[in-house]
Amino acid sequence: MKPTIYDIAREAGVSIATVSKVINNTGRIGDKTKQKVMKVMKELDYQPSIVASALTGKRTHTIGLLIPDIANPFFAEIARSVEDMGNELGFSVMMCSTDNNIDKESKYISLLEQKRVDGIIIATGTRNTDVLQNLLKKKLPIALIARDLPSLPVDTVLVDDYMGGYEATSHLISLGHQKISIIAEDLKVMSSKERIRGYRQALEDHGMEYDEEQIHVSDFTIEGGREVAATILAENNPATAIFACNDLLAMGVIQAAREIGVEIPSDLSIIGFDNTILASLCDPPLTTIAQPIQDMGKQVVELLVKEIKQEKQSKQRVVLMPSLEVRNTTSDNTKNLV
Amino acid sequence: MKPTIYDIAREAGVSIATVSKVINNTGRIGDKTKQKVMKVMKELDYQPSIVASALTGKRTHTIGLLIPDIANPFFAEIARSVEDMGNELGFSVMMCSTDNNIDKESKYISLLEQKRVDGIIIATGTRNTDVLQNLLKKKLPIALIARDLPSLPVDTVLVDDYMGGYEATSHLISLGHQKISIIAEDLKVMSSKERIRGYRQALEDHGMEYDEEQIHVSDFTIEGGREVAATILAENNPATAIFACNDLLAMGVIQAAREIGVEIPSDLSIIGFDNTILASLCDPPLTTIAQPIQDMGKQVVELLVKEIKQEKQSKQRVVLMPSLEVRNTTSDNTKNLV
DNA sequence: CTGAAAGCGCTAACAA
DNA sequence: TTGTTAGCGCTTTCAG
Repeated sequence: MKPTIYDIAREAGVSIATVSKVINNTGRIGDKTKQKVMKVMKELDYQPSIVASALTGKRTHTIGLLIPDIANPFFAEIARSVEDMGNELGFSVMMCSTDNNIDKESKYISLLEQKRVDGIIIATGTRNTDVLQNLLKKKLPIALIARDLPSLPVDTVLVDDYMGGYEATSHLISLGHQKISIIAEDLKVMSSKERIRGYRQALEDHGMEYDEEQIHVSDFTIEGGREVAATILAENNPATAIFACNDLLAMGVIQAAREIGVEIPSDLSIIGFDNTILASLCDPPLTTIAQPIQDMGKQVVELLVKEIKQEKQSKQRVVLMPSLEVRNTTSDNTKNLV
Repeated sequence: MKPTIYDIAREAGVSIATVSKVINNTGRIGDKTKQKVMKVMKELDYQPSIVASALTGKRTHTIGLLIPDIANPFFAEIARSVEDMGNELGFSVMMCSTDNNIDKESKYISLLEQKRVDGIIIATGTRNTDVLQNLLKKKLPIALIARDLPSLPVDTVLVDDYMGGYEATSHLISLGHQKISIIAEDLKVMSSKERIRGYRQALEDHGMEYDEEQIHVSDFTIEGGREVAATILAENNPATAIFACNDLLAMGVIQAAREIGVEIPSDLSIIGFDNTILASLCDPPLTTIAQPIQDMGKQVVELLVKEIKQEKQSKQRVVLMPSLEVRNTTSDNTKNLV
């Protein structure tokens, strides 16, 4: 079996308390004893059990990461940055793909609690405030990323979605588009609302009319974007530009356009949101609103860990700025250049 | 604080042994007591500590997943299927991106051991046999996915890389290509060797000459593919087709070609490997060799869990068949149609 | 500077 | 059917 602290103590001729002290570098131990203990630990290839130490009240050094889908490039990239920063600060991360399904979400959370994770980072977009409220009551440290719940006192890191929506729309307007559709992810979700609000504001700031009809709802899949785009393009006097609220949706829009022979960007301009790796690789390369994913991941972990270590007293909200990344899916609306 | 088994016992007026029994559904307990205990558990929102139970010798119900990079779509897709199957069988998964770095790899493994995970799934491609050998000695269940180490007695799930290399090359040959370059990931790695072997065999089976010069080595990044492709295309009499050993490399090849104005597929045919989401989205859509990722993930987890539950006596190797997915980066080598 | 001993929350004989 | 008790491996007073 795996050697325990007792094995080390015996071999080194000391007590387990002493071994524990050298492991954790606590208390004061003579240099010789210390050396000896360390030597024995090497020899026996001793690995202290984190589960045992967690039982005594110490941390598990594990955090949970709740995301809709790790296979979605946006979240995979977030996961990577979370993992890196977590690792740097001494925390492992458990991945939980919820598909934005409320049941999966609560099951995963419950599981994470049973495993006594030190904290949870949440990026799923369900409107399931209760579960979170509950977590908060239990004092389980949580932090939100790329998701906003203004009603809750939680550490949050996100991009200014309003700004992003505004920029995306302004870009399209500056290109001469008069009829701009938007495909949102979920009207209930804050980030969606904000992007739409930005869209609307941009329209109004340019003296254009905001038309509810142009607001379409889908999800966060390529297929979803394809379907909605198909109906948009099938309209009588279709929009000349579409603002897809995430890159995956935009991919779907591109596909839909291609299927019915609509040229991009000459017949239709498309702008996405996120700037995942897909945006630079797709055909044609997608103009999109970039989120500083690396930075976001880094910052949530820092916030969460401070919370875990109780080095903070107040919750925090950090809002990062998105930026327009122009590629080849947007261009002048030549149709109107009579 | 969180309620413990003692709190439940007290509230329900029974012993902790009884509570433990109802939790685990073991032994025989009266229906009334059972109901009462369950009721109290609900009321106090009791969540048994998996860490405490793990300490008594039970499993942690957690497995580690070692991959090069979760942000790489191929591995993200693998991770998703592993997570799903794991979840189904009652295991959480801890993600570990190693960047194929030997140090990170051993650090992560050591960490996983300290956290007492029940098993580890390995998809990283380092030639670090020692660490694995060590794991094996310690009887820690491990399983390999998309990676082959024929010298070790380990459960393994992979695609027939030889076959894949053969098919990719045959496809190119059937299109009339006479000079086909191959960009491999790492000559030391088994899967790379096999793909090259398949490439060579296809060449020879069609009476073509195998030329060492056409073997190029890179890594698993777009940038890597771009660089190597650039040098290939800069040659005097460059290849008319490139077999990139993974989709990311292929993306790089596409970029390199575009940069110097080489048309795809008319001037240059490209075939990838993996069939990640990128292949269908890139420009132009990539012809590639598809790996049955879902199935692979599902099967490794099943193997690993059987190993963990000690329901197997012998190690197993399951080899799945890859399949050619023709898209738009390959076409007749018109140059030779004098 | 070092060790004895009391837990941490739960499981698993073994009794009753 | 239910309860007593001895651990699991480690941390942490508190003595020595």
